[in-house]
Amino acid sequence: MNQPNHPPAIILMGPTASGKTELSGMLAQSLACEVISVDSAQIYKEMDIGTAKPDAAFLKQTPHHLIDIIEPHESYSAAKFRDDALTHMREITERDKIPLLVGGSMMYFKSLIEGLNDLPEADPMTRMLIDTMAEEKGWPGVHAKLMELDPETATRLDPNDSQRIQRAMEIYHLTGKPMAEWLKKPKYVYFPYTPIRIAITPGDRGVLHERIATRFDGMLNAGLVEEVARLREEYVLESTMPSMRCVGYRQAWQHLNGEFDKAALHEQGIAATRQLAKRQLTWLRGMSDEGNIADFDCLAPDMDTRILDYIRQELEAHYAAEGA
RNA sequence: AGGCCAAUAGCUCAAUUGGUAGAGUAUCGGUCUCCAAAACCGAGGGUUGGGGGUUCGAGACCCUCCUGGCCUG
Repeated sequence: MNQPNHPPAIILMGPTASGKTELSGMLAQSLACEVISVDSAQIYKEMDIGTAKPDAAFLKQTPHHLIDIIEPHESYSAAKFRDDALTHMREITERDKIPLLVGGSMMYFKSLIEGLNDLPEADPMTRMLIDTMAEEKGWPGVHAKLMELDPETATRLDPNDSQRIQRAMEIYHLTGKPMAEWLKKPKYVYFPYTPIRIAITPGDRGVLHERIATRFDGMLNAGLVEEVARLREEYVLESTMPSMRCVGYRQAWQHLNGEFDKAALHEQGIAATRQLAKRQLTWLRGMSDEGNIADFDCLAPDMDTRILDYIRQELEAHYAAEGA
């Protein structure tokens, strides 16, 4: 994976509100690269305010791939992201540019770099059947059923882990073989790039929390609730769709339904964002422990220049090794 | 000023006839193979507003003070 003959790719990861967008703009202007967004929310068209999507002017100056690629009623997946990202990376490299992958969807980064086993893709009909089963016997009941079909997977899952139980059931129904079997086959890893991995994390969590609060209030002022109201008119949406379960959108939805008053919307939206940041930081800590990631404090005033210097240095080393 | 009511975890509230305090949520930590801004798991946290009293024992009963709310002036 790190052979010098593989072209470089810059991997920039950070939690929400850490300043990734501004940084990516600066890097794109300073280096010969093109940005690929690694963000499971910014993929949706017309979901702009709550996803903190870069505005039109910014996108014109610094084009991003994989933003606005599907509509709010559609669904996406880690596997689709992996395919799409690899396609763009190849094209960018062919243009003699460096792919710059920026975002906070850590599962996407992981599946891109480490690959996924060959498993069937999500099937809406099958999921509907499993949902019906769950309504009848509850998820612990479905878990019990999975214990018969795929004991190995069931054992490692909590009886309430609806999503993973459903996935394991889905794989069994679709292929007649337990998920555990499939996972034993060698994983298809294809990532012909030399990754330069960078994490930006806050040295002080409290400061990030303040930023999150300020930013969420800004979203409310910018018309987040109105944006969601508009989406509900334009599309046939359900609160269970991935798009409407995004941070901020879920709470705005509940507010529109009268479940949250203004104060609750404010409070719940901020809390949900903080929880998101916490989970993202948990991912980054785990990835850091595996090594090979340069960590920078996103609160440091000179973060931008230090990261730019670091990347230039890494690129130089990369090309030097290639020439040798 | 007088009367009434409330006061318990950061927040909202529980706790049979007095038997030394629990839940939701938040916070923190973690898991993560096709929904991942998802889904799930775990942990810490309260000298029960202060002081005094009754009692073997008080969040609970009595006195007093503080604070907040309501009513009357």
